[in-house]
Amino acid sequence: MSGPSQGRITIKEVAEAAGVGVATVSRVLSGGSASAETREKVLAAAARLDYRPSALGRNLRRRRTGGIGLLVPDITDSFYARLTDGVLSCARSYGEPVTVGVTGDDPEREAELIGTLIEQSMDRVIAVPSGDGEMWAPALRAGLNVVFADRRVRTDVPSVVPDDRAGVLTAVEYLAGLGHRKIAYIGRHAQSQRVAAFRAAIASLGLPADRDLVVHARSSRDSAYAAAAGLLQHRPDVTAVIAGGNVLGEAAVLAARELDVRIPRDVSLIMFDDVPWAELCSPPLTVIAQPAQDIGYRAAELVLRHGRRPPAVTLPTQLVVRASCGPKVSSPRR
Amino acid sequence: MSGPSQGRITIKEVAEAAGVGVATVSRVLSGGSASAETREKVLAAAARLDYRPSALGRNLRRRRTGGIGLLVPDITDSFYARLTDGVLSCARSYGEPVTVGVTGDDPEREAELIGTLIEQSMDRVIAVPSGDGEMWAPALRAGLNVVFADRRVRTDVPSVVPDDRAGVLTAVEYLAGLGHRKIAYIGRHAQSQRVAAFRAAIASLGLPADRDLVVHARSSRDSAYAAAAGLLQHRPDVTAVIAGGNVLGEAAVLAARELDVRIPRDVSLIMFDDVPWAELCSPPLTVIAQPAQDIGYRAAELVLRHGRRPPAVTLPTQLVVRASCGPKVSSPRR
DNA sequence: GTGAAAGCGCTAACAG
DNA sequence: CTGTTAGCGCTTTCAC
Repeated sequence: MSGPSQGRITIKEVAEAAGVGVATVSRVLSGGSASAETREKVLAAAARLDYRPSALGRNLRRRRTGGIGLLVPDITDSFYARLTDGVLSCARSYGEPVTVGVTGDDPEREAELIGTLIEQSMDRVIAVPSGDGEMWAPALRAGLNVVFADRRVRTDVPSVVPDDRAGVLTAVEYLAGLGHRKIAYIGRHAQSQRVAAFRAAIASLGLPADRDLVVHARSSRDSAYAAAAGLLQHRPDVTAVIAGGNVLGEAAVLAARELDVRIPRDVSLIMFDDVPWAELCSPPLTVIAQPAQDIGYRAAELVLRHGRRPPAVTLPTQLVVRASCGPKVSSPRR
Repeated sequence: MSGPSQGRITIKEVAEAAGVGVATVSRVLSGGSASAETREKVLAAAARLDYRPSALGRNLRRRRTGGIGLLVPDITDSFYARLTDGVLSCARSYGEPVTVGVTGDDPEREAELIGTLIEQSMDRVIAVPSGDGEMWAPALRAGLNVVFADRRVRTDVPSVVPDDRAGVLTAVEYLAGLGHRKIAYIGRHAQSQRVAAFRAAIASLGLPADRDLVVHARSSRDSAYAAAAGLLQHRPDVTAVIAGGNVLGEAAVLAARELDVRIPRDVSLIMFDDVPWAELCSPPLTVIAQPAQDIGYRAAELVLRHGRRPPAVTLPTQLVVRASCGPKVSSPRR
């Protein structure tokens, strides 16, 4: 016929084909009011032409891009992959596309990604913040709808986090119950709440609290390994360690093997985050399971439902006992 | 001051502030020609106002969304997470946002996601195709720029894949060298090339080729476990198995333990895809390492550089020997 | 070299 | 209930 055979088909062409105005087509397609007859005609025309409304036009008009932005430190880390899966799963049920960015836990890179997001006029974002979240201030002021996941670093941003306090306390209590007193914590630098929770737990049980008992690592496998190896080498007196994440746990197992430190005979190990391989590991790892997927899902719900936004939702963790912890032996290692 | 203090600042306001026309601002900002003096003024104004060009306006005008769409079966699977990381890494250097979707290896869900992508006018996509890729035909016809990753299911789509033939052959030869003859393969249903490669390798070495020696699983942990357990139970004569992916490998180890089948004494195991925990596993797993990250990176390069698009790039795999394979013992298991 | 003007496809007023 | 119209912010002819 006459319409441009080239390019994608637009609302105008549907309107012509249906013999109505473009506004009517728009209305019908977005569930507005229209007579049954008109609705019929429009729907038929749209179907016949295989019309797909362009998100471009709509977004420009509405001055915002639909969809949600997601910023995680490392998509390769099982925890964040599962968190991402939760976000995607929720977003899918709303038909919202998700744009993913990797920050590498680097505030600078994070700021850059935020820039990209606002350039896209993406007004809803879920992020695992890298630092203290100060670079979010401008975006927040600009009305960006953001929800933090996994880490709560600003009280003015709704956050979905695991119950670190309870998780850490459970781990420490379990270890203390086994007779351990010198308990160390290896964590990511960013995870300050968890460290605080650890110190609190240690204190509440009257255990020794050297500063050296918490060691920090950046979120790379190498850094994790270095931290674990350093701890194991320099502190033969610690008999139990808590690894603040699956990458840290993996590093701890590797370092222990390399240094010929036996788990759990020489040192007991509890890892934050349950992963499929924890059971396959030798020995199977006792872990504090975290609901990574749920965290993502809930965060997505929060960011999608603009309505009531509670300041923070905390999801429970769970101790899964396997075989990487044992009673403290009386003689120090080596 | 007259400009609307509300909302984001537009090119028009920059033009006013710089005392030039909007076209000039646009030209300067996209590197077009302009006098040094004008350029100066525009840049100054833009900086002063902290102007960020809206991707919305640009995209509508250009009738295409920048950025790239990425469709993977399961972001939770380490292999696809690493592939995704590769894509993100490459895209970042181009400043292109990446929209990720999870297909669950379900062609229907995949088609749905393709729909979402074209609705967004996203014209570049990387996908790990679920089925035979037939649902891509319309999108392809519509001029969508797509490249396949990990699986080559259509010859009319550029693809970046691991060298399955060589990888499988290496694994089979290694196992055969250890004396194994009844070698089984557990793979995803979709991975037809790998199965073909397996049969070819078996044939070329003159090994038995029962149909039951290749068993399929859907890409879920449960399905993988069922497949592995079934194989181990019903075929006590097989002495070696090749798992077509890390999820399958994990399932095989679990199933073997459950059924009290010892690795490598009772059966040898080679897993496709090297993952951090392969070394931590008991026993450490011998694997065919795949360059997941590279696959993603190269695919992104391909889709970003519209130019010369080779029909397929094949990336090498590598046998990493650890401790999950042993010589065949003369007596059959049990 | 620069500005004015015409839209990209869509939705939201506003009339009819 | 429905059509006409005015842009959303940007790029791109096309004159000057």
